[in-house]
This record gives sequence, C-alpha cells and structure tokens, in this order.
Amino acid sequence: MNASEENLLKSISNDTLLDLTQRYGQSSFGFGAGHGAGSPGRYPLTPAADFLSGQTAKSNESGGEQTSEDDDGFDHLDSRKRGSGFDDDKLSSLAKKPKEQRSLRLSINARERRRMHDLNDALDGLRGVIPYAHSPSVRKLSKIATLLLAKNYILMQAQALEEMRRLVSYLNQGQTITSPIPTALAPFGQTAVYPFSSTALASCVEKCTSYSGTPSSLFKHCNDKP
DNA sequence: TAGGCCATCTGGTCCT
DNA sequence: AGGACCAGATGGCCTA
Repeated sequence: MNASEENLLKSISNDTLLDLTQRYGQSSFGFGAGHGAGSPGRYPLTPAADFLSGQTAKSNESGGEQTSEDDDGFDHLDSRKRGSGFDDDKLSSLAKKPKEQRSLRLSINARERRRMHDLNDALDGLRGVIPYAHSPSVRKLSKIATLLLAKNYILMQAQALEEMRRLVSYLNQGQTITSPIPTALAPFGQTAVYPFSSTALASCVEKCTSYSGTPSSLFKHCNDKP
C-alpha cells in the first residue's frame, strides 16, 4: 500500500471524502495519467518493452499500429532479455521456433501488450474521476485500490442519491427543514449518508471493509483506533 | 531483504 | 484463422 493510498484512506476515514464528493463537480483534480509526464512514473516501460514496442510510451497512442518488432527476427534478443519476463528459457524456446511462428508469437505479444495498456489507460481514467489525494508528489493508486475505491464511491453516491430523493419527497409533502435535522430525517442525516463519517465507531479497517466486502488485508495501513 | 506492485511473455480457451 | 480474454510465470523496481 503506497502513500497515496494511505492518504486516500485517511481521507476516507474522516469527512474529507464528503467534502471531496461535494466539491467534485466543481473542480478538476488534475491528476494526470500514470504514464504521462510529471506523474510519479513508477513503471516506465522496460528496455524489452521499449524495444518491442518501438515507443517510449503507450503503444496504442497512435492507433496501436503494429511496430517493426514483429518483422525482425531475434537479432536483438540480448536487449530484450534485459527486460522483465524474458528469461533464458523463453528466449531459447522462442528462438528455436520457425520464423513464421516467432513472428506470430511476437504479434500476439504486441497485441496483448496493447490490450494491457488499454486496460491501464482505463484505470488511469478511473483514477481521474474518483476522489482521493491527487498530487504529482503522491504516488498513484494501485490497481486494486483504484477498483475498490471506485466501487465504494459508486455505492456511496448511490446511497447519497437515494437519500436525496427521500429528502425531496419529504419536502414535497410540505414540510420544512429546520436545524437541527428533525428526528424524522435522522436516517438520512449526514452521518447516515456517508458511510465513512468520522463519527462512526468502527475502526478504519471496519469502515473500509464494511461497505465493500474488501478483505481487510488490503487495508493493512488502516491503523486508526476506534 | 522481504513483500507489494507492476509489465511482459506465454499458452490455453472462447468467440466471431 | 485470427483476435480477445485470461491466468500463470517471471523478473524489475520500490519501500518499509
């Protein structure tokens, strides 16, 4: 679990998430995609990937056209070997195959690489629309944390929408809201609407897991006490 | 140094 | 047949 995820869960554990949620429509979080310049850039393409794709960034940026890696043989296996996932066995087994098979294999690899890049782009897009501490100095959310937070966010928004509908329905009945919120509205008061309110007695871990069924092991950093 | 997270390769399966 | 999708394996990078 990285620093940004800690920040995220800190924010979830108090009412910051509420604020972010309420302000979300008015401001851009301005968090660039992980591949972009200025991002933490934890995962640059490996030398092998770089060689294979013939690019230094997303392989599908220009329509995902096949690059020349599929055409050439294994003259550059050594440089590929420097990258991840290319051990001696793979190199030798692939090198033994006929050129046609090798070409096909490389084509499949490139396609799979593009597919994964598309998936990562989608995840970056998701990171850009969920509220958490977006900052160039903060490492981006991991994939699993992104998905789990997105799920929680959707659930929270759905619940907030439902509460809003009930409130509108209540107001349409000719009632007026005074402060504090009448007892009748208690079920959709703030603490009820936002599951991660700091007023909750549950620990952070419980809060993180109760709404999503998330394994608590994914929130090991949640060490705040009830 | 161990563990977490990731990119990539690979072979299998399913679909068009 | 070719492409999409998936899961396993592998190794690199980073952090506690």
